Amino acid sequence: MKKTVMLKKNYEFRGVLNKGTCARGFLLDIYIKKNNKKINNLGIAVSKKAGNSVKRNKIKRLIRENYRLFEENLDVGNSIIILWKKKEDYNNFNFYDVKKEIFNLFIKLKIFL
RNA sequence: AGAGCAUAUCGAACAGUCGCGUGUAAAAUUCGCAAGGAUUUACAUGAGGAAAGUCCGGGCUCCAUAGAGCAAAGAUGCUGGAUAACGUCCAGUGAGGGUGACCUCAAGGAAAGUGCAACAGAAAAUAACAGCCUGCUAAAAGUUAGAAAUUAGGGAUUAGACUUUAUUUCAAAAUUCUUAUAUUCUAACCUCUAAUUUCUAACUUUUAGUACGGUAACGGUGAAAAGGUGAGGUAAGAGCUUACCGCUAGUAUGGUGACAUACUUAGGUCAAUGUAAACCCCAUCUGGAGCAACACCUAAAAAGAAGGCUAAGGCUGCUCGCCAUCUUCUGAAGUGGUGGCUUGAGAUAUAUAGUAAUAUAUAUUCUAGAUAAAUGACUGUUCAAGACAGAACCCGGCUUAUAGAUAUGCUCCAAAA
RNA sequence: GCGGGUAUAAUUUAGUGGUAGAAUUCCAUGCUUCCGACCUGGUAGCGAGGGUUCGAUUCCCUCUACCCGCU
Repeated sequence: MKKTVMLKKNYEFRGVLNKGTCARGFLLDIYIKKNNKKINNLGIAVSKKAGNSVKRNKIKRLIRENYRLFEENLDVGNSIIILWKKKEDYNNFNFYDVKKEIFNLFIKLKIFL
């Protein structure tokens, strides 16, 4: 099992967000663009208005954990960015809500094998 | 039992499965021009009391080695101690608050100087004004006393008048005459009373002026009005005097000291309000920037052009001293890597010294180090049902947020004995 | 992470120890056949909490929100 490679730089994010396709849900937005590698890249962004650093960290961890669970079933060669919507409060949702949301959005984008 | 106060500690726990960062070890594979990195396995380890705010202090790095003097700017401000240092801590003093345990306080100087004090109020400060009092001058009024004059009234005396009045007597009546008394009138003089006027003297009151007169209680406003109360005193007043209280200074005693206590010690010049978190004065202290500092590696982390060289730069001004080439413009990068990075004013325990903060000694121990940034998810059990909240160079504090839990000591109230 | 700054009416902005001013907006009235423009009048405010002071928008402290910079 390979480690997930994260998107880091600003230009990478900009490329995906401008030119990729997107799917929008209640909690999350997911952007996807094809890269010419054999790996999937993941980027997560949570705005500062979602809460303090504890809440933001927890949201990131939830998303990362869910992505990890889905990763083996995904098509290869995409860079994926998951955005947390600003206004949603973390306390109203738990792990399973996020899981459902991500599952639905991935089906929309048709990246399952 | 209830309501509190202070100090200290903890701040979810346990088990299983999957996953993440770092370190060590092992083997290979792989990416990159390179420096270096990535992947897999095993073991170990992995976030707080505030990690937060960035409010102080220090280490560390660079700026010259961080220097000297004056100024400027800034900070602190009861005393003693602790500390590497501090605006922190401990122990005290004083002031204020609380029934109390206890809590709070940027708590030097207003007699070095400047400023400000709205409205109201006479006045917001060397005082003036109104008022009160005194003296003098002028005017007015009143009272008292005296003198004079006038008028009125009463009384006494003297003189005169009445025949026109009345009464009485006589008489038949009338008339006339006479006498007496009283009354009335007039005049003079004396006396008394009252009123008025004038003059003089004294006193009182009022008004005006005046004295650089005395006074600062009264002026009721204001946040604030010049020690307070009683008695005396005075032309009026006032610490003017006195008693008590307060205040200041001195002396003595105690304390390292802030300060406290005592005094049949002195002081009424006890006149000079508040504000210094207004400027300021005094004392003490402070060079600047910050790990995105800075150093190194790689072909590179840039460079190029122009100008100046005893004038410019090095946080501000001046003087000295030191260093070094410096300044300006254009352009590029901001898509590389490693170190700095965790053994430190460390942590725990015990002993000793000290009221304590803390210090010393001994023993044990190594306990995150990331770089888009690691602690999560699921299942089960327990209870108080999980608050505030995430290291980013490191320490000492402060401040702010915080569900609750535990321990120790103490206070108030109630009840019982 | 480190450093710096700002907060005044719905908006833009003066102001300063003595109770806050202007413009635009909004509301009402007038003018007009009606609207607009214009005239007259009015409403609405010192980010929050403490302290100093007789009295803070102003001075001091703490917090909150927002903005800017970093080779």
